[in-house]
Amino acid sequence: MSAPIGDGTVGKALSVLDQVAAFGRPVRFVELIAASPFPKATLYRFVQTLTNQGMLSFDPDRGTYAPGVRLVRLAHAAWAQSSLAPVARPYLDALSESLGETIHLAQLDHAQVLYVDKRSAARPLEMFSDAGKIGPAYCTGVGKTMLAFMENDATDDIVEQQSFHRFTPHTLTDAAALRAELVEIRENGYGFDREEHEPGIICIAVPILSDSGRVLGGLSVTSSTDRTNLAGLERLVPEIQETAKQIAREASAWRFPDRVAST
Amino acid sequence: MSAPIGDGTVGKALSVLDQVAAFGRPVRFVELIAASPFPKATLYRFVQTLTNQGMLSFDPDRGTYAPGVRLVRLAHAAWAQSSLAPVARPYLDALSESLGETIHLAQLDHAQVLYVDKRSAARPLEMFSDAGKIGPAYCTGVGKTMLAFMENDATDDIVEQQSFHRFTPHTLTDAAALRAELVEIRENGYGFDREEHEPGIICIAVPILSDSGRVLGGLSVTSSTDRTNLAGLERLVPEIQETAKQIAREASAWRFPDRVAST
DNA sequence: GGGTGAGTTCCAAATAATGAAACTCGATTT
DNA sequence: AAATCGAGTTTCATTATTTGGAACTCACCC
Repeated sequence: MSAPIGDGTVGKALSVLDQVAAFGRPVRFVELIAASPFPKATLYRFVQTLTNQGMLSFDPDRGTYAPGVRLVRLAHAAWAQSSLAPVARPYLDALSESLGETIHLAQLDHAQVLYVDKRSAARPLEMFSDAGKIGPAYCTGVGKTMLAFMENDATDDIVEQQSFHRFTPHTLTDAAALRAELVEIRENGYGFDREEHEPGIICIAVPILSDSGRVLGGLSVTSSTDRTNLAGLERLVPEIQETAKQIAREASAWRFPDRVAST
Repeated sequence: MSAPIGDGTVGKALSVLDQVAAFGRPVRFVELIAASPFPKATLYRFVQTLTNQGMLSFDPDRGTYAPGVRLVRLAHAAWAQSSLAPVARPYLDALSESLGETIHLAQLDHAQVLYVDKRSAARPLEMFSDAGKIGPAYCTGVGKTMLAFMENDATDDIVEQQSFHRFTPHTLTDAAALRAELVEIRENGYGFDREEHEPGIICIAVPILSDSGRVLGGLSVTSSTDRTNLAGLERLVPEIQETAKQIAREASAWRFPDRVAST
């Protein structure tokens, strides 16, 4: 009921794709085999297949594999259709303008937080180098807030998959502490990151919920202890929640012209 | 030797992923089945598997599928590692600054041109909405130029896959015309788009080649007939070629710290 | 309340995946 | 120059997975 790889041949092949992506650099076949549960011939065939398919790219000069450009094309479609980013863009711009702080738009990918868009106070955003980044769910504002508003079964699944690595003295390091905080977040309607991931960095996050109450994503405003404190961030809640509501409303309308305006 | 789907179960599953992406909007199961070579039960299982894997996302409110957010995460890795974009960024910035024209950085994905980065004279670039876009190979400057510098076998394969749809009166509409132009481009070292894709839009493109002569990508400068002409673009060739060389050199060095600076 | 069609499950037959072992080939070592 | 080594590649009998026609569920409409 929670197979680590599973889903037959396709799932196995995709796990190889993840493995290559996780290396963060072009990787040789030997390096993959060393960290792979698959026997040599099997892994070899997976890698061949994925390369044929353009999901991996092979550098013949070096004999290395890296995630392939076909993924970029597919991600373009994913980003445009499945993420909140295109719909949320104008609202993020407005919120960023108004607050002058860094804001993140995130969604859940498995048990991890995936950032799909960002507005940085300082520099303009950097394409794929920002979107597509992942973070832990248990020690980020958006992560905890999205978890808090999911169905209990789904939450439990994800909570169990967290690593609870201690990043700072404030990191929550066990499931019980996390669960307790999730209850609190659900009651308040918003969650904090109290320097749990990085010292000096605090954030406040609200969920983006569909009409039916499903978690579509999360929206957060990040700042530092130099510049403000939790109470200061809390004062921004109404404005952030309003933005989240607008995004949710737009997303419901936009995702489906249902009947395209006619007849 | 050029299986349209092939590669066993994994290839079939990925073709379904492409199909969903191609719709450009969330899609119902019935719509997929209507355009699918697979029988209902088979397609159903593929879609289930891909959804489990996060490669597709299912909207339970609407009963629709769309490309999933896992792709965004994978694409982040692909873009960072496999594309020229991160390496090329500063050079594109400089070239854009110097020329004040729109420039594109592209690579080949199957038989199509995939844009991995862009600098627009006018507005700042828009994340995934620019990167990840695709275009036809036979009627764009970068497309033809990349083709011209590939190995003959590979070129032939790709030429055969072109649709040769006529976009403008200047579009090359058959393989023979394209092949003739490829020869010319290879001799000159650069290629034009002579309003072949869009009326009034012209461009000049150079290849980005590895030490061993492999085509890594293409770099183009686009303008309009209002502002300049082919001869005007041609005058930019030295500067563009210099940028392409710098990107190639950097890519060779960067892709592999070979032995990481130590020992 | 019967009909329709989207979505889902079943299961025997057909097919594809598996992986130990053997092989190739270039680069070291003896 | 021969032997060794190790990365990468292929083989093939065995095994497990995929396949898809058909039957089923369920909600909705007439």
